[in-house]
Amino acid sequence: MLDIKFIREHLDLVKEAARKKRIDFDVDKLIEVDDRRLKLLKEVEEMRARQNTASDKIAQMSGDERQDAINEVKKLKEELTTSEGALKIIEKEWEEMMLLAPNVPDPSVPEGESDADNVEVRKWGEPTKFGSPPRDFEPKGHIELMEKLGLVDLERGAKVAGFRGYFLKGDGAMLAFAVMQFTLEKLAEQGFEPFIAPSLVREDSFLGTGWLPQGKDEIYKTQDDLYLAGTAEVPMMGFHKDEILREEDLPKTYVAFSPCFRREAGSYGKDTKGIYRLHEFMKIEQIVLCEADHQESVKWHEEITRNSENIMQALKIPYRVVVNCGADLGLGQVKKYDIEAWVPSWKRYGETHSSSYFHDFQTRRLNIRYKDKEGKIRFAHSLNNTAIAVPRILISLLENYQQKDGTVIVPEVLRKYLGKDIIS
RNA sequence: GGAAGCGUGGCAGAGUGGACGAAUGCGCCGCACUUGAAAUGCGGUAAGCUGUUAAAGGCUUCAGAGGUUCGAAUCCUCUCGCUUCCGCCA
Repeated sequence: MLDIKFIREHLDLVKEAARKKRIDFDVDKLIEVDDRRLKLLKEVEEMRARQNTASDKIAQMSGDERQDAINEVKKLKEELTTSEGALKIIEKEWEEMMLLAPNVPDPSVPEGESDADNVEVRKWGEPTKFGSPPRDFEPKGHIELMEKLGLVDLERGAKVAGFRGYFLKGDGAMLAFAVMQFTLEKLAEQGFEPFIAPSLVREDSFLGTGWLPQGKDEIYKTQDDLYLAGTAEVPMMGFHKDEILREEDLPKTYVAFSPCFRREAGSYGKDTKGIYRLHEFMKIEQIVLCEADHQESVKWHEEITRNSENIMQALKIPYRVVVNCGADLGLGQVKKYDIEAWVPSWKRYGETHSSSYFHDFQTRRLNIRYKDKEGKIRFAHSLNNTAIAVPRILISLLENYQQKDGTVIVPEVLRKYLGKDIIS
C-alpha cells in the first residue's frame, strides 16, 4: 500500500510505476474517488461534531427541555446515518483501489516485458564444462540421475500426490536436509534468528505482504478459510503485524524454514517434468525489517543477496545474478534480483532465489512501525530473499557434481551431514 | 469437540451508561538536586484521520464487526484471539 498523500503528490511517478510494471491501474480514478471520500468525510465529521456537543448538553438538562433536546438530536442523527452509509460505500471502493496501487520501482530497474528481459549483473564460476576431460561425457539430466541413484520417485509421487507430486528418498532426502541445515547454520552464525514458521496462515498476512487480493489463483485455501503460504515471507511478515518496535531493536533479521505450497495455476504446461516446479516444497527464507531509509533498504538488499551467493559459492554451484525488469516485479517490489543456478542439461541458468525489497509497502499494510530517535512513529522497511529452496537447488547441485559413471560427488561442505563423499 | 472466564495506552492494571482518551504504577523524555551516577522531586508522554506555513480546532479508536441509546470502554448479538478445566491426539 502506498500513502494516499504520496500518490496525490506524485501522480506521474505512480502512473509511470504502473506502466513500467505492466500493471493496469487507473490513478486518475483513484484520485477522483479520494476527492469524493474527503468531501463526504468532512460533511460527516461536521455532523458528528454537532451531535456530540448536543449530547453533552443533554446530560445537564432535565424535564421538557431535555425531551425537546433529545428529539432535536434524533433528527440530526437520521441525517447523519444516511451520510455515514454513503461514506462507508466510498471508503470500501477507496480501499479496494488502494490495495491495487503499485509501489514505485527503483530507477535502476530495467524496462522489459517478461523475465526474458531481466539483465545479468554478475556471474560467479563458469558453466561446468562437459565433453572434454575431466568430464569427457554428456551430462545427464537431474531426473535420470536421481532416479538411477534412487533419490526421487516421481511415478509414485504422482500416484500418491497427483500432478507435480514427488517423493525424495534415500540420499535424496538426506541431501535435502543437509543443504537446509548447512544454510540455516550459516545464517544463524551471521546473527539471523532461526524460525520454523507456520504455513497455514490467515488471510490478513497475505493481504499485508501483497500476495492478495490480486494473486488468489496462486494460493491454496482451506475449508477453514486459512491459506497455505507459498513462502515463509507471509507468516514472518505477519509476525510483527500491528506492533510498534523500538528503533534500537532494528534491524530484525530472521531466517525461517517453512513448507511452501503453490497452485502454479498460471503455468499448467510449464516445467511439467522433474522437480523444478512443484506444488509443495521446502524453503529457508531470509526476512529483514529495517529503518525507513532508502539507503538502509538498499544496503540490506545487497547484503541478503550476498548471503545467498555465499551459500552458492560454498556449495560451488555456478550461478549468475539478474536484476528483474519492470514487468517481472510484483505489485509491492521496488527492486528484485534473481539468482539463477547453472543447469548443465538445460545448458542455461534456472532461477533458484529471489531477493526483493519493498520500502514500506508491506509494513504499511501490516501496520508494522517503530519509534525513531525523535520519538516519531514510522513504518519500517521490509525485505526478503530465498536462502535455499529444496528440492529445486538439488537440480543444479546434482547435475554439476555428476560423474561419468552416474554417481555424484557430495559438495565438501555437506559431507559431514551425509557422512559420505559420493552418492552412488 | 464440551464448559467457564478474559481481551483497556510501550508494559502492568483501574474503570459497569454522560464529568473517560481513560486513574495508578512501571518504562520513556525534559528539568532540578549531584563532581558523576543512583535515589529523590517537578513537569511531560497513545495512535490514526482531517485541518494548518505552523498551530488551534474537529473526527475516530478501549480485540474486530454490527446493534440498543440523545449519549457506550461500560448493555445486546456475532466474529477473532487468549487462558483454565474436560475429552481426543503426533
